[in-house]
Amino acid sequence: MISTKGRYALRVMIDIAEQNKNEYIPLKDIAERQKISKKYLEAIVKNLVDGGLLTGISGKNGGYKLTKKPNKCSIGEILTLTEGSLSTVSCLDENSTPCNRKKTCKTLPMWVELDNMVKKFFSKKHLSDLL
Amino acid sequence: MISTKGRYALRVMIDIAEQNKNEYIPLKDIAERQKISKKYLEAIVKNLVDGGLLTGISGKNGGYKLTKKPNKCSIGEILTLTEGSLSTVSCLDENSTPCNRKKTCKTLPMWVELDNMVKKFFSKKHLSDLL
DNA sequence: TAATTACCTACTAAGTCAATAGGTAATTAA
DNA sequence: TTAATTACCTATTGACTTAGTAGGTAATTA
Repeated sequence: MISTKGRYALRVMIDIAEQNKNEYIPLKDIAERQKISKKYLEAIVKNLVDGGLLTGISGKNGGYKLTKKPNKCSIGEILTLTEGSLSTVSCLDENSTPCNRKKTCKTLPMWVELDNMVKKFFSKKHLSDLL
Repeated sequence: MISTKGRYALRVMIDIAEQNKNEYIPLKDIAERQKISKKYLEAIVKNLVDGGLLTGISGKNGGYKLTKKPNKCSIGEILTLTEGSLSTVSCLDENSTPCNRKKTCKTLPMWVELDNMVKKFFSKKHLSDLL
């Protein structure tokens, strides 16, 4: 299940892309337009900055800007940064402890198949597809 | 993300199917074979009984039995009963409060597409595919 | 009657989610 | 130089979920 964090992240990215200006967009404006707590968005936007999808500058006329064209920015990138992982089961999550049933697990092939399908879905979809 | 509850449910269903007998299989044996706490399995199996995928009888020679042939039992049914829902975003979950952004939401079509893809995946996969 | 099994209700410790609170640092305009 | 504006930082919180555990009762069979 995709959490609000990931869903809000998409809305922020769409909002910035829609302004369609070569200016930095202040988070305050985004929060007001999207009706999302600015404070909460700060934490989300940090992930996107750290992940290199946004750049931010402080001060008057500051704000955030996309680092890529929307057609080069995949939804998978955005969601992976904010959700932490897109794995559908913890067994396939890189951050989790390896499963010792791996070799004999009857369900693993299905999870791999599902995981690949979902990851492919998100890597083929781009920000530009949502505008 | 599919939780242990759903993953354990699949293992229980597979375990019973694998015994391939027309007998009732005691949960004690399943728990031992699968190395899962019997107490925890009780709660999971209850969902499967309530959902009509298993029948249970008490007493000596009691246990649980599948109500359908494994090729008639979809993975989607099993997971829906144990996970509560297979929706990928809360907006599409029947149990959640309806989203008031529905009409203008730029991301909703993508979530619908994903949801349909995942649900189709699980409805086409059957217990027999995992044996 | 004893053993076995399902079935039931309640509880809990740890973790996650969706924020909120209260700042500091950088940049710009007056 | 000062005030305003903006990003950026750390810590905390209440509600909820997850993955169990505890301690029974009811049904069935030998």
